[in-house]
Amino acid sequence: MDFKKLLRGWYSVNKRDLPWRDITNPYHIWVSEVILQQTRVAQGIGYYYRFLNEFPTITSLALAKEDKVLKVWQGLGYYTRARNLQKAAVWLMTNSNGELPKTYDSLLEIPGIGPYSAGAIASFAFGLAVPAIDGNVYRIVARIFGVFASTASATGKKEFNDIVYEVMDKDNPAQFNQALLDFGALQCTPRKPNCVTCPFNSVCYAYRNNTIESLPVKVMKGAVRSRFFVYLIVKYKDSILMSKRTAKDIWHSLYEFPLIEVDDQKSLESFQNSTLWRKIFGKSGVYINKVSPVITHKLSHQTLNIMFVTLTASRLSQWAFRTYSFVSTNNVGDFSVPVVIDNYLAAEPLGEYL
DNA sequence: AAACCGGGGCT
DNA sequence: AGCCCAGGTTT
Repeated sequence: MDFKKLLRGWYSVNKRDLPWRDITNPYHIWVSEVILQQTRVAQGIGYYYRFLNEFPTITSLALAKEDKVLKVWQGLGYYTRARNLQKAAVWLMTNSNGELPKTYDSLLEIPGIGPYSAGAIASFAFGLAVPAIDGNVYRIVARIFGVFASTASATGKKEFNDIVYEVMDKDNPAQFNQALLDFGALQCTPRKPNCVTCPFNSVCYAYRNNTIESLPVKVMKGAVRSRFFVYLIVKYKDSILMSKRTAKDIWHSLYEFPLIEVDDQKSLESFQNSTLWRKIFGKSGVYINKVSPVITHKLSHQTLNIMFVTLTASRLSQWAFRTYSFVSTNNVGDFSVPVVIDNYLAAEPLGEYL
């Protein structure tokens, strides 16, 4: 089987037209690859244009405030990606002449660039003959070549890498790697792959052995943790209280409202007995305007059950003044917030009770 | 090696 | 209700 020739033939007919396709600007390719980490192409396209419009060069990204980068990233998830991009841009200015380095190994040292992205940038931008192995490639190789090794193990990774390097088109690694991505996304899909029209169906191990559904071998995922949040939308004069998340937890560096986390669903109702409530309001009274129903917000590894409590306070503790930012209701939109907060604010505008 | 980190679309 | 997406980093 001439793998690269069959793939090239498929690609000549089925190639996707994407904004980051057939470009060589290393910065643009870098941004696209980071955006697309664990992110669907359809979701990433808008962010790609918006990000490069806001930060057209590595220099502009290096000079940007992290909060501004996170605001542009809002809604895309995995926010460490945005912080790493900005951090890396700053690093490149002083250590690499403001440019991405041009070898696979040096790309790997940049925060936010791992084995896949280093291979993608090295091949797409610099034409280096290195594999760029993502979920698509694992799936394609596992099925066609009958590889049952786990993609999570070190030996499995090496096995896949060796096969891809062996079959890849060293004369056009950029086209070869991009063709694999399109082939995985369009033809050899996770479920219901289009084997009938596949150019590899006569040689594909999984097709011939009826193991399409069991390849690649997937690892069992652990139980999803449930958490219970009460967000206090505290109105004080013309402001509301917000703070930046700094703990080693979800949504690091994003902004939020005063948060009471409780142990279970029924404890959501007793937010007025919490320590945080007393620390903010002391013994002074507050007027509760609205208590939202419990909103379920699913992350890949946690299920959040969130209740929003909108209230008006005439007095706050000194601790509250020290701890929170007082944000004019007109400026709340300038802060990067989790999607679940953005959605709630869109549905329940802040001006209503002011 | 396994856990952690978001959000959305598809089935 | 799962699965998985142009994965990387931390534990």
